[in-house]
Amino acid sequence: MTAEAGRTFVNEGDSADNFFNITSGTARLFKSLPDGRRQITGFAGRGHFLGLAVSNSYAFSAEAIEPVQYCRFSRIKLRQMLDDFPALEKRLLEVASNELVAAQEQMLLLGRKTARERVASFLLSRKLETAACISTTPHVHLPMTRSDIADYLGLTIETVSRTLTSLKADKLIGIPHPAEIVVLNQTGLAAQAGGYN
Amino acid sequence: MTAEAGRTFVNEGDSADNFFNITSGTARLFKSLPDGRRQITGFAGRGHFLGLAVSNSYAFSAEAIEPVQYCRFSRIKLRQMLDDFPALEKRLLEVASNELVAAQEQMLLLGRKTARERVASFLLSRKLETAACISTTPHVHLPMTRSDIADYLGLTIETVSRTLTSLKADKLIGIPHPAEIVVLNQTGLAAQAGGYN
DNA sequence: CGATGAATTGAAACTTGTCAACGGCAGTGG
DNA sequence: CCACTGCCGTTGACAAGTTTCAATTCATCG
Repeated sequence: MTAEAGRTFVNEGDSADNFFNITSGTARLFKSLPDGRRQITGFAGRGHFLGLAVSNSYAFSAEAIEPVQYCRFSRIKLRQMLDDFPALEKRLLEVASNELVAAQEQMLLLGRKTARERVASFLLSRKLETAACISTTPHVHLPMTRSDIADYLGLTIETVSRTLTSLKADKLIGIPHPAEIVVLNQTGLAAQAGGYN
Repeated sequence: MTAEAGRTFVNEGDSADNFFNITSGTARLFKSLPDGRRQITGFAGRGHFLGLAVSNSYAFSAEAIEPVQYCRFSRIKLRQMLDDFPALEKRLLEVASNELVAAQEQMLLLGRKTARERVASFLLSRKLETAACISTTPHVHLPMTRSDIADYLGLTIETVSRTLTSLKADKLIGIPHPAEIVVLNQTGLAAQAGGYN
């Protein structure tokens, strides 16, 4: 199946009938408050599983940033597969554990890091992810908008923009294009990120 | 096994050799930054599983707030048990999924809610947890200090204290004792919590 | 080339944090 | 039995980081 950019294919609160596996593209996962405030809990790329929710309804929404291709299984089908292939269950547990660790790291970021530390941490984690595909490029590609970054880091667009500008002024990064960041000084950037990453 | 109050029985970064199941008491789970800033990612009570980390080292620390009793299994023993009882794997996946949903809710709180909304949300979720034991009491017991609450909500002790005082002034809660809160107006409190909870 | 939405930049306002003082309660020891 | 001590929680005044509001610039695309 495929979802064009901007398309919401999982809706917070809807009956959790399906289970997804993203095969290409990027999606934002988020929760919303009644007044429209939004918290992006993560970005899901190639290989990401969605819909682990145990309860009857999804706890988050998912929206394509870039065109997303995915496989969709009904919950019933998933149960069948779990019974047929016990290894899958092990794999899912592993995936869930990894996400839990990532979520805890993000809680630390949201609860205790400054704006500068958040943005630096974000760039570094993105760089790691990019490096997994292309070996060691200093380039980081940001498929999401500033608004997405802000909602992921618990900041406003303006603060994200100002912070990037400031990091650029300090020669830690370059910004050839809003969606393209170059890490000029990885060590220096890491020093601004607060933690060890 | 047992851990007296204040005892750290899981240390962030240590080799993740063991797996825990808490049988009584309450522990705080947290991550720290090099300069001492701390984010409590959750409070673990009776029945809680600890140590799901897939990597070789714990991603968080755990410290007893009240005296804690727990069962401890080596990772090897856990693997054995998982092989012998496939149902356990299903259960763990369920547990991990639940924690993931809770973590996402907490990210929303940390990234997008105001201090007042955070404290109100915290009291309500605590009340739910208390209600699970004792039926419908308006009383909420807080075994943790203000410092713990602050580090859980991404605030300072002072802000937590002020906010509680303010909620009391608005007749939404009563504070007979620092560790004992009475919810006087649940609906009103929920309205201050931002979300649906 | 003009239009539209995204990103940047500036100034002012506000929420929360910081620093400091005070009060209360518990445990200790004279 | 009562001062003493230390920790925890509360309160106040002020500072600071981030948000809000507004204007401008920049990219993309028909």
